[in-house]
Amino acid sequence: MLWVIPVSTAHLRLIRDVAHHRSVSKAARLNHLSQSAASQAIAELERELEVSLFDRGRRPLEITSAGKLYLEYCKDVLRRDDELRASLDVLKKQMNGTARVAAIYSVGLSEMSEIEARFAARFPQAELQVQYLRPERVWEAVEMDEADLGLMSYAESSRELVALPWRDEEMVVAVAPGHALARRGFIPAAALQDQEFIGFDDDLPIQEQIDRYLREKKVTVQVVLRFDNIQMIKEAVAHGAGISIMPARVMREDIRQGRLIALRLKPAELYRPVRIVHRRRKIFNEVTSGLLDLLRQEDTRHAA
Amino acid sequence: MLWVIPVSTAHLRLIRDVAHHRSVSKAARLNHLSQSAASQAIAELERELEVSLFDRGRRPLEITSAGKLYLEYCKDVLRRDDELRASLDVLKKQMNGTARVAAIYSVGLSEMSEIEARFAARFPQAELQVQYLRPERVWEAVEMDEADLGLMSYAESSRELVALPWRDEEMVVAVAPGHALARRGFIPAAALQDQEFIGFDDDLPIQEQIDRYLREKKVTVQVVLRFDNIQMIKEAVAHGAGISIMPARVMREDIRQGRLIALRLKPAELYRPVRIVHRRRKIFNEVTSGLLDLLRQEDTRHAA
DNA sequence: AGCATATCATAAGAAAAACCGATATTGCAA
DNA sequence: TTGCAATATCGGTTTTTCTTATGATATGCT
Repeated sequence: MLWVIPVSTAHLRLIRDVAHHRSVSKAARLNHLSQSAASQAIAELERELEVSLFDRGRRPLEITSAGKLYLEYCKDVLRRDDELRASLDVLKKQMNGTARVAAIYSVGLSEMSEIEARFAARFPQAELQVQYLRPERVWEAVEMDEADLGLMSYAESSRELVALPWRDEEMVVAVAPGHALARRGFIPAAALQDQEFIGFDDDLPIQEQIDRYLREKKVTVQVVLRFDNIQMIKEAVAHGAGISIMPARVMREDIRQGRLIALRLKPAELYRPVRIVHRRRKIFNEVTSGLLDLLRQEDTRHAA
Repeated sequence: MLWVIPVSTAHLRLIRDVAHHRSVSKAARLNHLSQSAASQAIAELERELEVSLFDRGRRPLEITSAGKLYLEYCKDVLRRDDELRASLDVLKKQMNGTARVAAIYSVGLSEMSEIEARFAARFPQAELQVQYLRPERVWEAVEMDEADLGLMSYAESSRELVALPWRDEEMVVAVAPGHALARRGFIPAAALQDQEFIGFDDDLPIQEQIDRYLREKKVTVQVVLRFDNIQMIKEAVAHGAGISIMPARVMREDIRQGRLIALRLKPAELYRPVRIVHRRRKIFNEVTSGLLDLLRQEDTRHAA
């Protein structure tokens, strides 16, 4: 049993044209149909609606009052259809031509602009959308499909997301220019013994890693302050509140400007893993998979 | 080559339900379809639109941003569809249950209320819409299908309209109660010789008929005033401006109230033909053809 | 009025599509 | 990993839609 009338936009266009040109055959031609098919379609529609839309008993045919109502319906739906197609086109263009990346702050603007430059060279037409977020928001953004790729440290694959290796950033000791250790380029872990130390919040993976390292080296430090982000730690170190350990990369600008000094740990064994994160089984568009290639080929493990 | 996607409201309902329940199989059940058919329909739609509406690669499935756009489209169109159906239902009820009549003023309210009473007795559920118009507007209303039946005098069939006989109303001489002729019940045409006469406009059929009659009887009258409608003529006669000739029927109330007196012409040969007019090949609803029967069976030719 | 012409309706068969049942594949959770 | 439930796919059938050919009808012209 058929409950709904299978009226398609093709039908709507046909009816609209019939009403406009007051002719079935002309409307049929305009819609690439035989006159017969058009006639049948209209008759069928009228049968199903149980009203006559046109008075075909005179020529040129006349539209009935029911036909007028239906005509308005046709126009409204076709207008809405055009709207839909327009917005889908916009969306498609975006979806095919842009890659959306969410990155933690400490990946850094300067890092990103390098990547953006190479991306732009490879995909001149494409757009790269980057948003900087707190780590948990990066994860969320990828999970919610608000971003195609996420760049974040200490990420682990989960049921929802895959974490691919990207960089292992060497961690160094950050000191203020006036600090006692400031003149030495390399130091052993032991040199940190009893230093006033500015750490990350206890529950952050980076702090867990630092704690594990110091424990292994049997070094204890005096934690004087804790923050949940690198920016604050850098500021505190620069103000001489103590020393810290952080990825060398995030200090580059501060070193150049003389605000901070980096001391490399003698056997270099401490690295912050930064990973590329994406949804499992996600089908990337061309641009995004291109970007992914780009990122993975510069996979500079154990790089400064 | 297929240019338009044959999407029906059935499809729209399906998509809407899939989005709402986040399940193809549930939506399929709700729409009395097999899971297979639903799956194919969605896949086909996505193929044609060149976007994916749902991410079926996870469970429960997720709606994409294109899917959200499409969902809004579905809801809008389905809402518009409901609207259409509602207004068509109202229209159908009206069309099946009402007869629309356009009548000239001089058919008279009292005449019409008689007819209405008999109509109401025969079709208790039905509605009778009567509008009183000037003669040319009655013709127009029927021609434009604004009225199903027209009641007007001196109508002739044309290419567009058919005129059926209805009544031949006896024409009488109208005089004011104080007039010299007022005491006589019957008069010959000759009695009108040189009387001050109030006529219709020259180009009206009724006046042509009166002129022809007087010419035949070799009677001349002094036309002192002309109007294009009976109401004004009655008023002028009542005020003693002169006598006139008009259908007896339209004077009934004025006679009862003593405003006018009717003198029958001795050989009664002057009749105003009132006709029922309708569009050629018009298909009447039950109520209207019932009304037509009613009118034609009381076809009182040569009646007062 | 009757004929000519353009238009619409109808019939029958062909083409296209939508649909179903069965089965393979896949995502997810235990 | 295995099992379960949901989705995709395949092959074949049914239903719908379309086309061509032909019949009916309205209108205009002679």
